[in-house]
Amino acid sequence: MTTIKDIAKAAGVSVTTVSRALNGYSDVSEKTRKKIMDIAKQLNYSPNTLARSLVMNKSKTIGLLVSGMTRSALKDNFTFEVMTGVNDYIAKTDYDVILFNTNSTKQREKTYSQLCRERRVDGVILQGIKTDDPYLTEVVESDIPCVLIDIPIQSDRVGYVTTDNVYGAKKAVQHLLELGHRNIAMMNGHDYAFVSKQRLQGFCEAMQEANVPIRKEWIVNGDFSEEMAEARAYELFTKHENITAMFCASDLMALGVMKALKQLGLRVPEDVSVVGYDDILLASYVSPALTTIAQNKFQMGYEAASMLIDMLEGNEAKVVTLRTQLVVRESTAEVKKG
Amino acid sequence: MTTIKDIAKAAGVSVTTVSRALNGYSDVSEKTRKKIMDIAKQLNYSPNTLARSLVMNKSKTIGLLVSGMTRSALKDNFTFEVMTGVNDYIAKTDYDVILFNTNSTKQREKTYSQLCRERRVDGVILQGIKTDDPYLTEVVESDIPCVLIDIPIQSDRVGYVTTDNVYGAKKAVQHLLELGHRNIAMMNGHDYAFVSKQRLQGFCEAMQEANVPIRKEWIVNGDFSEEMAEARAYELFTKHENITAMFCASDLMALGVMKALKQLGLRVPEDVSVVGYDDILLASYVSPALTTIAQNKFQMGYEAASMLIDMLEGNEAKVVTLRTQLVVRESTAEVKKG
DNA sequence: CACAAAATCCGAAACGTTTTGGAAAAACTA
DNA sequence: TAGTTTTTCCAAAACGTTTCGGATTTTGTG
Repeated sequence: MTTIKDIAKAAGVSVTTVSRALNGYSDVSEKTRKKIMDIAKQLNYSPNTLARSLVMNKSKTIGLLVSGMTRSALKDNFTFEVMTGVNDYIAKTDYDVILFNTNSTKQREKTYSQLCRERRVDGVILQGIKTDDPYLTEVVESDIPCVLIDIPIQSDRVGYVTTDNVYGAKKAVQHLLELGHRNIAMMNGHDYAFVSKQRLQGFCEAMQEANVPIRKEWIVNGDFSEEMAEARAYELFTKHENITAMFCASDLMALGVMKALKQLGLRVPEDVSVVGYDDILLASYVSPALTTIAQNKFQMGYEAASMLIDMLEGNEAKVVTLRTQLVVRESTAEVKKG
Repeated sequence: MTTIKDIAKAAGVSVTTVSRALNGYSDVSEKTRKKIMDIAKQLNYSPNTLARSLVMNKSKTIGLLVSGMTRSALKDNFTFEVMTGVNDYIAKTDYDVILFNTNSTKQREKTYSQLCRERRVDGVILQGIKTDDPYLTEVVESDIPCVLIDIPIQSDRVGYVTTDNVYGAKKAVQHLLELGHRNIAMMNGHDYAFVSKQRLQGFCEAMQEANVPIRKEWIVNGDFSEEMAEARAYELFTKHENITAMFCASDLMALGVMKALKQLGLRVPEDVSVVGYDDILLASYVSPALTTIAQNKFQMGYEAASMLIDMLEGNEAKVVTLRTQLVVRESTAEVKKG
């Protein structure tokens, strides 16, 4: 593999000059620059980023730490869409992305900062980790720039991008209220997700503003899992037959809920209205198509990458909150007069 | 950031000894090893892989070069599933994955070997590139270990993993033949994909063995795109009303075909049977659910990673061919007697 | 022409590791 | 005890860059 030394020798100059010529410094004459460039091309030279990173003390890589790259998470391509957004932005820079996986026990032996420092990543994007994850405390303590997705923690070194979860949930519930529903249940995620808290808050606000009492026993956790949501919904709807609508904190759980309803012989939307959250690909393909709150996952990744690169260039950590959108499809309808 | 030197100073030994202690060499006494370990932990030391890679001339990273990380490719999560498989295997090793993106014009200025050599990746996994991609010729010429997905090129440094495309397609067509279909069309991908050639071959073999004539004008290319397939199918079915079944080289195209049929007032499967290929997530959710040839994309990635790591450890490049499976759902039925 | 200023170049140190080839110390052996 | 082996340690070179400080050459000025 040809190095800068080889070029220097071939061109009859010092390595310093080669380096400065290749990097476009002004203190090398056009004549020698051209000569060096030509030789570099001819020798098929490509710089060793490892060596460069070592001396410059920056690696031009960002770490992508996601937890959703598991076989079971394939159904909602949330993770992938975010990754695609990240990738899309990064592709336009001179950074590269290195994939950290947190799902394996092997990796888990290392702490967050070990992970980052070993590879000397310049910054990190974190997605899909729970609020009780030990990594999270490390993130704030660490001095490495970081942007979180859907986790509202901020410092001068860490920013985040999220969506207007409270308002999004509110819109979903208001939609149900406008359809005349009063007996509205909620399938939430779990206690270790900020979005769960926020979506619950949106739910409550909408209900309170409409003067509809909130029934605590109608709010259950489905752990963001289709199966779990199905089981919980089955229990709930057998116990409380008067529920006419359910707001779910994720589309995947909404699918589970619809399965449960089908098993119970309840029709969607005639007997029960269901609204989801996320607008995953499946939402528009299932039957009945799912009314949901759409969030632009691609853009979340894109914005996250953009913010991180900004931060690496000396700008401050920010907070980006993206808008959501109510997408009305077939799974919601006016409440039956009874 | 604490280095090996800091430890050496603190422990009163040389950097050599620290290095050898930390790496488990036998020529350091247990007493000093323990002392060094303790100090390392206390100083919160983590090794600089950049420096290590530089001197060892191996980076313990593999490059993942995919073309499917685009906004438009989100629908079939083929790419993501493969990536998940790769990630899953790599997580068990001490390698890390670095993401190369080929979709941006910026990156495209660099050649394949430039991309690889700059980051000094030890090996590469390539997925989703076309057969006329200039990268492909570089792959074989380059001396860097590589495993291809769905591209049957082999040398001592490059292996590949694929599925039994010929047999898979054959099974699909045989399924249609068994249902009594004789007027079978095919929606193929494009000429720059090996799988297209192979699936066409499987189509032809099945037809010939059943003594059913192949109508060349009934074989069209949908470019693996839903929209394109829809357009092509619309043309085809308006022109040739006697077609009773279509084999599609991808599920996504099958969806497009079904859309076209719907527009034409043709029912699936009553009027036309459709069988896809891939078994993407959507296949089981659309209505009617898609009969298709399932391939285990996760495992493809897993096997690819496994093979690559094997190669990096000195083993030979291999060829892995995974089995496919016919999944009969609702989009195929017996041909109408007429 | 002599001098100053600008342009062009270079040597050497540094980044944080690993590894080679011994040296010093400790432990055996006869 | 003297010699031999084993154990434990280390100095220095190497990996391929960048950069600091200065040296040399060219150009400009009066």
